[in-house]
Amino acid sequence: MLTIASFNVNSLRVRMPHLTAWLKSAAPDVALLQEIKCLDEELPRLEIESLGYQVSAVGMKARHGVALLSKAKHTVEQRALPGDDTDGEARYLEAVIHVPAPHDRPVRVASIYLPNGNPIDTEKFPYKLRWMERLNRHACDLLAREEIVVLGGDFNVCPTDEDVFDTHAMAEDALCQPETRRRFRELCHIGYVDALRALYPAGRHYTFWDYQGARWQRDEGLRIDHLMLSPQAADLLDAVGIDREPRKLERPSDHTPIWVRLAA
DNA sequence: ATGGTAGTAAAACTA
Repeated sequence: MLTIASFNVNSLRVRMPHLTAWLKSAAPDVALLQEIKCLDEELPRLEIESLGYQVSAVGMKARHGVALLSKAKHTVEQRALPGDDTDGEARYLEAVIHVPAPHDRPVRVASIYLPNGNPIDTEKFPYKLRWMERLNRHACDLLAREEIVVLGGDFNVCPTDEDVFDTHAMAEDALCQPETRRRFRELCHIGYVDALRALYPAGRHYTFWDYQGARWQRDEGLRIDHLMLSPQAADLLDAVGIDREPRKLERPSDHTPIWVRLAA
């Protein structure tokens, strides 16, 4: 069994107590983190390594930033999403996990922080759409390797209306636009499986609740954090879940972790 | 239509 989880921590340094507790209790084999909001050299490396994880990150000052933790050794393969050398935002980190026996087959993972894209009448929205097109192209290229691949992170996409607490309130939001959803579906159509919906085809399964307006208390959230599986990964899909525990703590992230368990 | 909260970082800007 191999557990791979994704967690938008909304500042790694602020969330270290929560991250530490979660790594100890949930103990994922691989953790994909987003919005670490710090430079690489500001990472609390020793603290994470002392919990038994190898850590790699693509950081930035103050904003964005992704990290990748694994109990087994990993090798970083990409520190940026291919397709636009002028894009300097820290949003993509891909690595191969050298999983030991009995699993044995290498597992490729990516930690993704997809652009938010709001407001939609600014340059931010076309940047989001272009980023999604680059992601789909790269994801398509990866399929040719026929590997176990898990693309996980904060996609900033509500795939359907069922993934939104209030469709009216979100009607003009970049996360719910038809153009956004079409590009997300394209990732599915080329062969990636939305792990949560593979095992829970219906129902509300939120991963994010806005800090504003007591959204958590009312359970008014969004499903925007996803784990997308290549066919070889989907073959092994054993369980998936959203761990609401970290969201209940004092001073939480506005997101909570999502995880998949792959059979050996 | 507005403002509601949190993080970064020092006044807005992002989410």
